[in-house]
Amino acid sequence: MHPMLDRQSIVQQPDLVKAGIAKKRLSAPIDEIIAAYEQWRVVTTQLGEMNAKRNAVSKTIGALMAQGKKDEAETAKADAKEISDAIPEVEEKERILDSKLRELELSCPNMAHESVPEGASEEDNVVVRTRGEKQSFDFEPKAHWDLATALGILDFERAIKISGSGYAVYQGWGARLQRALFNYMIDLHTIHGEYLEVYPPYVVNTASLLGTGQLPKFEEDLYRVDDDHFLIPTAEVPVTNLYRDEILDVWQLPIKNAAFSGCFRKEAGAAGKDTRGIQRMHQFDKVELVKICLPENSYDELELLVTDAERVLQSLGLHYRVSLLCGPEMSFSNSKCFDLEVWAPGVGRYLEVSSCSNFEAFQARRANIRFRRAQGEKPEFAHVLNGSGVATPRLFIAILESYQQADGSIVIPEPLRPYVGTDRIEQ
RNA sequence: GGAGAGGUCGCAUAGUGGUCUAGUGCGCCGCACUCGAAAUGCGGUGUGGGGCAACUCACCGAGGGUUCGAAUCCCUCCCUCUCCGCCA
Repeated sequence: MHPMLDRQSIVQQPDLVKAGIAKKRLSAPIDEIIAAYEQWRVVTTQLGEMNAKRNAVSKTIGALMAQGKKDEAETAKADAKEISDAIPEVEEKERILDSKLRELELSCPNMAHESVPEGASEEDNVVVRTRGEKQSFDFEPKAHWDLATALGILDFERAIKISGSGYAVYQGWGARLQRALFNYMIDLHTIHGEYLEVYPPYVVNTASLLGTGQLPKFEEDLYRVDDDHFLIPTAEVPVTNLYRDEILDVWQLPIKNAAFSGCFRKEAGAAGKDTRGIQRMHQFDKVELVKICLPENSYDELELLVTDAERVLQSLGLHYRVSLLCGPEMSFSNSKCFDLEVWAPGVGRYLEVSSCSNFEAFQARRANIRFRRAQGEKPEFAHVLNGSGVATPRLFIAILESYQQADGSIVIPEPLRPYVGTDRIEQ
């Protein structure tokens, strides 16, 4: 396991690190880390010296035995035992300091990049561009829950019966539209784009969740399956962790993966707000894009990632905006993040359908994802990025509400028609 | 789920308590030989930590234990393979 932020940076430029974290209005135990590291270094050096001494004496015992010098061997044994007996105590000290240091480091959020705007709340996010036009209606546009119920394509009541709130049953053309969206998006990214399609497991172990930063801090958001297994909250977890503990060849970079998967989130604390219909679900599906790249390219790759996600919305003729999040709106693990929000005329709001983030080396350190520039060179941590391309329930909402007609039918956007198999969903 | 076999430095293998701080082959890098290449020979070739450095420590699936000393012995767990059972 490696430091989550570079130890050298923390020790040498603690103020810079603190400032980067403070921009997110988060705090980190930087001074404690420095102190713990200092202590740990002393003890680890001491332990190394003791081990060296023991190894040396033990080696002479072997030699003495071979020469038949039994008495001398016995004397040496006594010496060695004395040293060996003293080791566990120091070992224990080292172990405690090491786990303390690791705990402190794991609790440390990533720093915000210098290009991230200062701010306090959502209000301070910067809209970098807006694309497409808000649809104009010569009637009052309905919300998706009304549209979908009337069309019989979503069944909320029976979803509650079989599972509870926060789940939906898609049926008929609704199920088909949803399935069409996955296929459409995956094709867009893999056939027309340069991503490799990946279909990951929905259950991952704790090591994977530590790797991408969901654990140890955010366990309350996750569904636990057993001691060591959780349902994935996003395909980001399994897909990023594909490369955990690997040293990649430089020619493999950038790695670009596109993964369809179900996602499972407890959404603890989010109940009640903006949850009507299928805006916020415990189970939803999305296509996730993950990139592993060279550190010097990661911010260019981030821009491209945003563009790749935007292509979904653009090609479907939807109105959306791209926002650069200010510090406090960013998540624990990322350095810079753009949100894509699609306009939903029925609910009258922009809905977040993608967060495209650069994690720099934060996830790579946790998950130990490295690359080598050339043979014989030291491995370096890669930069890791991800973003949805795009999340379905909200995309589904946007399509229903944007393409609704006065009679309650839904016109399917042109590029989606071959996938859905109709140009209109009606009663 | 049951029985058996096994997890060793990129790959393949050796190693069953003390020249193993892991041998050998292949691969890879360098050098030599060559007009050039092949072949051959010689040398090198893991990761992480501490130290200005020389150097040193840890790591043989993971974690414990026995011992002066563990890849090697013991315990627990994980994983792989073969066979059986079950089953999309």
